[in-house]
Amino acid sequence: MSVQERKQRERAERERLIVATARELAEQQGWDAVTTRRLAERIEYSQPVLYSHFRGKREIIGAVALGGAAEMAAAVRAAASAADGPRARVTALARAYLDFADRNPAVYDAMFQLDGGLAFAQEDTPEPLKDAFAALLESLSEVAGDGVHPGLFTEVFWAALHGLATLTRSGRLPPGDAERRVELLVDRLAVV
Amino acid sequence: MSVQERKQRERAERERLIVATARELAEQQGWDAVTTRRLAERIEYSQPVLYSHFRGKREIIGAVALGGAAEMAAAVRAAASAADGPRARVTALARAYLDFADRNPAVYDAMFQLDGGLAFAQEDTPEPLKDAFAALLESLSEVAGDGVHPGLFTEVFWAALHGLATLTRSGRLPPGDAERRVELLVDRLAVV
DNA sequence: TCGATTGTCTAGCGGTGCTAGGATTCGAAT
DNA sequence: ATTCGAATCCTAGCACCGCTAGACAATCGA
Repeated sequence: MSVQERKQRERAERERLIVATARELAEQQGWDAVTTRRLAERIEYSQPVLYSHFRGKREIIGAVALGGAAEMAAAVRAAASAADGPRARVTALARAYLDFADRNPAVYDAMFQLDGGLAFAQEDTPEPLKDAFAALLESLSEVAGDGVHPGLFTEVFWAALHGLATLTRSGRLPPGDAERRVELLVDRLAVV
Repeated sequence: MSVQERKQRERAERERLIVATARELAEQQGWDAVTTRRLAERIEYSQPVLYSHFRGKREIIGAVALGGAAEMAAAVRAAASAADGPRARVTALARAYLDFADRNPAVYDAMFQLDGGLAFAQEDTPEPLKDAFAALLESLSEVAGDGVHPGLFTEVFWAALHGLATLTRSGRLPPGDAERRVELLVDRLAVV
């Protein structure tokens, strides 16, 4: 059985390689540059190999998104746990979120802009996505305010962050006042 | 000269037809279905004709976006002017914005999700875009609060609306509680 | 050693945005 | 009325896309 196990390991390793390469290529040249041909060339296999791991390009995007969600959850939790007090935690969380989006635009797109074929806000939502939301919820429920459902508050806060992240990156908001916008957002939304 | 004038009129009319057809097709079947071939077929001309009006598909998206911006500005102003008091105006504005995004998803995408080659938040930003932002600013500056720059406040409020609009439509936020989210957002952001 | 299974590749399908270059139409000047 | 020149439009094609059928080679179990 050891031979089969080795093959399985190698297969899993190759799958990781595909996802990592897709992510790398997307961050370097944008998702438009991530074509099945280029991706196949980079991993030094032919195109059909991609389809033996994923149903199509969409699923590859989805795989990148899941990895990114785990990473973002960790980043948000790390930032929050390093801050003292609910208010400081929320500010740190907001900065960490926007920082992640800024540093990993392609991954962020895979998670929240592109179609990766993933289910959101449902029972069959993949665990990393649920957990990323949970990471936001943990710090945000502290400042939701009395009588306000923490989940609902988190959704609104998240939506605001998402709007800031996407509009800023696409040049639709001037890049300069990012920090002031974060402060205003936290000031108003968070109930001390 | 009348012949030339007629030709110019016909050309302008055909350009409107292209933009209207692109918008229609995008709303019916999504922007992916708006290919130069299909678009050319619908307007009953060959593909190269499109390129005598626009540099490429991107510019067509941009043209749709400009028309949409004018429409959205009007919708927002109409809703705001029908409400009494600053607080009610902002609620009406938020509902009108989200309603527009919901009813015209393809146009909304052309404006805020896709690349239409338009300049945002700069001097050379097209007038309809500036005016759409101005329409938000008019009602929102009433509730920005003392010492808060109205433009900055509008940016934050707009970003929140944009996040709600896009995350809801892509299924990343549960569709049910949309109204409650709007109320929470207005409650917290607007200074009565 | 042989047959079957697994793995991988070449080649190709129908589609995309975009364009070169030829054909046609049509106004204007003789 | 005829001819010339310019403007207009279309056919055909380029390089690329996501995806897949089917041929081929390598590997495994008997």
